[in-house]
Amino acid sequence: MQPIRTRFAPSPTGQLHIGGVRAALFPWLLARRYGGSFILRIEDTDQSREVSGAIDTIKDSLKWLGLDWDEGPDIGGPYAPYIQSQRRTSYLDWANRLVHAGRAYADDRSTSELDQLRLDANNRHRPFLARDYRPTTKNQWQPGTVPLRFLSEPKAYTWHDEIMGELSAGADAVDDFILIKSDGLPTYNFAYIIDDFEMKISHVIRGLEYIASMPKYLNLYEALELSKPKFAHMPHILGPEGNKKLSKRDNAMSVLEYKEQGYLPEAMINFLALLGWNPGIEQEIFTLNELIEKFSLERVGRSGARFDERRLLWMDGNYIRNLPLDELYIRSEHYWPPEAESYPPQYKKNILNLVQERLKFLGELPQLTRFFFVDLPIDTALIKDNKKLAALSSGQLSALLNETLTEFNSSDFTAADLNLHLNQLLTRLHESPAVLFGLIRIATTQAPASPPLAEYLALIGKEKTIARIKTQLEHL
RNA sequence: GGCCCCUUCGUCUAGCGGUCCAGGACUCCGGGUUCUCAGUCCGGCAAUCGCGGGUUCGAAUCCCGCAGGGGUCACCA
Repeated sequence: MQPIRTRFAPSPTGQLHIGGVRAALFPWLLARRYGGSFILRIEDTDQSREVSGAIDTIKDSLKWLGLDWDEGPDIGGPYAPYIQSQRRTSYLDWANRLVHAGRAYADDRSTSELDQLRLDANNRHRPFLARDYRPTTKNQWQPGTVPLRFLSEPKAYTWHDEIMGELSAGADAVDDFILIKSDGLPTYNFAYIIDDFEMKISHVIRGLEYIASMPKYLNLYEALELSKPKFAHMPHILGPEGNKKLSKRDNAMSVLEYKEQGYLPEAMINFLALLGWNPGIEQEIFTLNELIEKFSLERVGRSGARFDERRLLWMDGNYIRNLPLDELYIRSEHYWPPEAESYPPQYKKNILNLVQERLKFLGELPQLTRFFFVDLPIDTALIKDNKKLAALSSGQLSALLNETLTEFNSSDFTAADLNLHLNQLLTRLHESPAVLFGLIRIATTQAPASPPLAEYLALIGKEKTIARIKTQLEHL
């Protein structure tokens, strides 16, 4: 069996978004599954669409996700270069073979001329086929002047797709198309075929938008007399509401934005792998190795899958909860609120220990932990919006807090001892936890949510706790 | 419009002729967890398998039509 060689071949036209990641993930998984190679190739033959810095962005995205490549523009490889604009002599070489074989011709018609033909065909409700309008005069082709067009030999095709199964199309799907543009660079339709052949790619895995062009490609392969790789066309990832293909317009879809929000790459990979693929068992959480071990193109679904961010959120929280504390601490480094800067690592680890199970993504850290580092301003709405506390007079509330102050005075402020005192208070005052604990929580955090009372008070310490309760007392 | 593909709970999906009056997960709802939020545990709602015909003793599963959705018809990828 031929070695498995797959590739991800993006155009450097901007951010790598969710759909793009999956276009990299599946070929990567396949290559890793069979001990093959994963190649990164940059398809930059349309210079007008190129965005500077896009190549780095794409590489950063892949690196963050852990999708490493064995050959590519930065690290080279046996079939370098891996940037299409640097491979033009190769394309020209193959193009000339086609010219000599009589399977390609110079097309010196203007775009407006072609547009007119298209329009005419359209008006007659007939599909426009370039091969029905071949120019009558044969011109010598000079690269870099006019485009070179493939001369097709139309016929029906049936072929196998590793994901979609048996596919077929009639001869009408085969047409003459541009191989080399007037600027001397190849179109995607020509370049990928040459590159994949020269780079010995075994599986072409890409989006289903290319299915419609397959008959043309098959015809070209024959004209070129090249062996074909296996093809696998993936269904699209659809946007959150419509059935439309997920696009950059569905905001926050750039992978790097998820990184900034503090999503874990392993959660992202797990989530994306299960979007459109599943191993047929009821397991939902997979390590990267399990994914590699189980992945197969046959089990990729044929219909589009909607991107559901809530599921991603759940999965990310799941991964965060299962991280060892020290690991979580390292991952959290850039997500603390600014006030945390001066605090020692151990204090932050203790805090993480308390908030870990309520974190869904690291970006939530500031809102969950600010009160550990700074005295938040008194928020009177907290008491006002609490049904049970709002029913009490400020005198009653003050009495409760003063009793708390006395009780805490004799505590050593370990969580266990704090709990002891808290329970004594409860029985002594004949008060319910909902009222007493709720009040103390508000007084000591000024935040809408927090970890269990005794535990975070132990961390904040006696001094701050007392001070905050006193401040609250002044505002009742 | 032509050609091609797709169609199971709101969402991701399992299912490849009988074990499915359809299973899991997310979401949502109810309850437990001394207070909040989250988590967790328990329980619940939710698909007559797009529709209509066949084939078969028997169909979500096979066949044919239809409908809906998507893709594609560039010197973009």
